[in-house]
Amino acid sequence: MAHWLFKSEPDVFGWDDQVALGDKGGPWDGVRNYQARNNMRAMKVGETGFFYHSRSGLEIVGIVEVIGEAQQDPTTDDPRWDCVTVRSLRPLARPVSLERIKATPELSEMVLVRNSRLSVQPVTDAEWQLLCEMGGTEA
DNA sequence: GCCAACGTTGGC
DNA sequence: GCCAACGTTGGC
Repeated sequence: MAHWLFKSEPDVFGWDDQVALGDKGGPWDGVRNYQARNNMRAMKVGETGFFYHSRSGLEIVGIVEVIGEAQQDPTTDDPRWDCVTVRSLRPLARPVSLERIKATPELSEMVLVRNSRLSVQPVTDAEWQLLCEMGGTEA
């Protein structure tokens, strides 16, 4: 199963907001970037991803699960834009900061480091394992 | 708040 | 189809 990373500005929609949606989760809407959209189209129900706080916070704070595959983004009529549905699974015992990620050689190829502007991105199995260890949670 | 990096738009 | 202008993202 593939793994992912979702970015959101905590001032706009943070981990606490995701948790507040409960098990029913909510649409990861508002994405207007083809690469990010294509990543969402590749997602399957049951796959997991990190929840990252961009702009402020700058750390991975939790793990979400994809519970609905890509469908029309409800925030636009433009048929180009899809979104998946995600729910929170669990927080990281210890959030992993971008600073630590950058200081970790094994994580230097992460999209988060290489292309900081992509808001929905893939995470390799190796990266997932290591980040879960660093965050103090099961993979 | 600034600005570099990046993606998109639109005139030619 | 090129590329300059523009808008947005996100680290700092």
